Amino acid sequence: MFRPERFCVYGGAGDRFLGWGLGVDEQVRATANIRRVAEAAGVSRATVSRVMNGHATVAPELAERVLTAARALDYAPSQVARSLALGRTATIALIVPDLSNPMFQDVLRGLSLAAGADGHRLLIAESNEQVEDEEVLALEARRRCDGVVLASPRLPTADLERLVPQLAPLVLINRTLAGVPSLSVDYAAGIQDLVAHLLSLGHRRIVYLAGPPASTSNSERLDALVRLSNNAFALTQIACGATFENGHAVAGEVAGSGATAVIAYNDMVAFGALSGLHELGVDVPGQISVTGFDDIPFARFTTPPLTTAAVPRNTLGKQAWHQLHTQLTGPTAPEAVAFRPRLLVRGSTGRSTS
Amino acid sequence: MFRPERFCVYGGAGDRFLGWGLGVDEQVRATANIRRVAEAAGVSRATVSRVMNGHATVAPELAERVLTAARALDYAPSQVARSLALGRTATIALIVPDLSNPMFQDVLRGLSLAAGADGHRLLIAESNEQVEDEEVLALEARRRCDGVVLASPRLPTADLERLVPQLAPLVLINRTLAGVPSLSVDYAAGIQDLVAHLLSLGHRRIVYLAGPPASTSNSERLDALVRLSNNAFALTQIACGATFENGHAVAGEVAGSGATAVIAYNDMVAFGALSGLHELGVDVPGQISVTGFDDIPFARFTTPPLTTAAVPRNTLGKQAWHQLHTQLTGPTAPEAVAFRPRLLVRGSTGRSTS
DNA sequence: TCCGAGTGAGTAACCGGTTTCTAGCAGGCT
DNA sequence: AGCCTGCTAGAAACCGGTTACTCACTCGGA
Repeated sequence: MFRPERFCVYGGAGDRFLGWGLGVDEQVRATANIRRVAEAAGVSRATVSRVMNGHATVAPELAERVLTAARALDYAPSQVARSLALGRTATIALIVPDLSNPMFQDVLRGLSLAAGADGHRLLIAESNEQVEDEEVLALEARRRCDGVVLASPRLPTADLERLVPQLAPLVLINRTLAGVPSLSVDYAAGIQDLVAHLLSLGHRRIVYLAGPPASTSNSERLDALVRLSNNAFALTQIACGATFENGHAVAGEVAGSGATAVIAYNDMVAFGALSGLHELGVDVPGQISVTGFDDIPFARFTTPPLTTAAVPRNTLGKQAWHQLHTQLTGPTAPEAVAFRPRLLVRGSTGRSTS
Repeated sequence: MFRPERFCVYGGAGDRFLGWGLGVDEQVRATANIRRVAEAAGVSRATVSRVMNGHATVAPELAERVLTAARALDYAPSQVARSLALGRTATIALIVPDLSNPMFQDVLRGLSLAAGADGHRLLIAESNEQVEDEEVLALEARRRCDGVVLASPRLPTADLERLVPQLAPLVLINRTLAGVPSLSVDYAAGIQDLVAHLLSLGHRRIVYLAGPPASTSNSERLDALVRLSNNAFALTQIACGATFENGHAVAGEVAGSGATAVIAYNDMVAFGALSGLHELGVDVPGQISVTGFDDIPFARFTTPPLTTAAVPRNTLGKQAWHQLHTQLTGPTAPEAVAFRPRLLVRGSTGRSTS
């Protein structure tokens, strides 16, 4: 434990935190504001503001005096006050149900990078899967921001529609609504590519390892499969889940199903299934082919490497900023963009032998 | 592409975005402020403020009138204006070099959850490994926040020290500085546990797969190994890196080194080494033992499952909020907390046979 | 020399809240 | 009746910036 060489200093209106310090001189420094700088430089606050914002209408000699005073006082304009006066915060919010989901981590990263490059800050709000909190969370966040990127798969459409005018400018992730810009992953197209790949390898009996029943991304995948199965192949389904353990647990059932190919809800499940099948002595892809979905970083490293549909997650975040940015800049026609996953054929799929 | 049923509406001072709408009535709604509510309810702005903040000194009948007016106008107080008036934003910033690092993802998640539970928002700033930008980024962020959690392994100590008073309240991650609260992972202790485990299994020739030379977490691990090796075991070192591929590439060198145990810089490297050794027909742990570091989610699922030192990453974020929160609440003595990783013995280590 | 245009900097009105101070009024006590 | 107390709600002063407006001054041209 450290001895407190410094201590926290509170004071002024509202008893706000002024910093750690050793005396009053540091207090003065911590509270430097535009008025103090103006006094120190012997000019008006307007002039200080103009200098700080680089307006060229200030005489060089005056500007120099202001900058000197600002440096001496360690002055930096309050972003909060600026935001209030300007009516914009140069901040956007990302609202996600769950930060541990790699999908949202990548959206976050792409968004952070793209928005940061354009000088915007990113506020992040996690609803922790509590749908009932999502609405108030989003409104809360919006009130300190210029716009919102919302990933809210479970919020009822009626609630969302009511929310839209209060959240705009708004970009939706993985969900569409008339009149609102959105970015989605076309899971159906990804499934279609996987199925086409398996059919081309001669597979006619496919088993789907279903994800969480409540999740829309599961039902989208399942719906696509059901639509495609029409006479082209036999489709069976095993209730599974979203984790390695879920996939591992159903390996026996998969082996006994008579299917020659497995489409797993996602890569984790596929990975679990691979592991389970390996333990049962079932050869992949010799006896059975396995596909995942998502292309998580580890999909390349399973044995055998996993054939999967790669979701362009970074692109999603980057595009989200792009759409939001154009909205912030001027009126635009809302656009719904869908990204087609990319089929990655690796070692876990092979020609059907039965 | 959607037809633009709605369009963007701009107007008012500063030409700020007012929302998508169909007409002027929506504009009024979007710009509802405390004055409008006060007028609608026939009271002063002060009274509206008191009602919105739940101050009990307003007559129930008046409060009801205010709330009705607020609802009718879809009024919600501007958080920016509140922040300015109150001198606090109920927001904290997390500054990290790289969001794709799982370590920081988990810190982010823990911090987001803990701060959110206490009604605080989280602003996230990523320096993208540009040390020179980090300082201005941090100051920028701090100006719209009440406090900062800073993970900045590469920023020179002198710069950091100069920054501290301007960033306070501040919590440092994985780095200590006299007088500043900090949270670190005790990598040396983790290495010590791994070494003790390997020694107890009879290993006396250990090879270290080194991480990126510039990284402090690599040098901390290496230093600890060198300190411990003193006569107790023979230590060799192979320059490697931080990725699966790096580990995979040095498998041959490992096999030829004569060492009976491998301590990899991290789990990814260990995983790559496992994969490479498997391809070379080297049995793990029969012929050689392998350990990782971090306990990434996949460490449980490698073949064999990876013995590693688990870094308590979620705890780090949660504790960071705890330390920041106490600083925001009142003066505190800064404290430097170190977390000892937890040794997880799995299948990749076994008794030395040579 | 006089006038108009152009320019630089200050004044003051915002942005949208919070809060201190105070006035007004009701009620209780002597 | 008169005075003191307590409570409610409004007036006004903040928080820390930005900017429209204005005014004084300079310079160029007639």
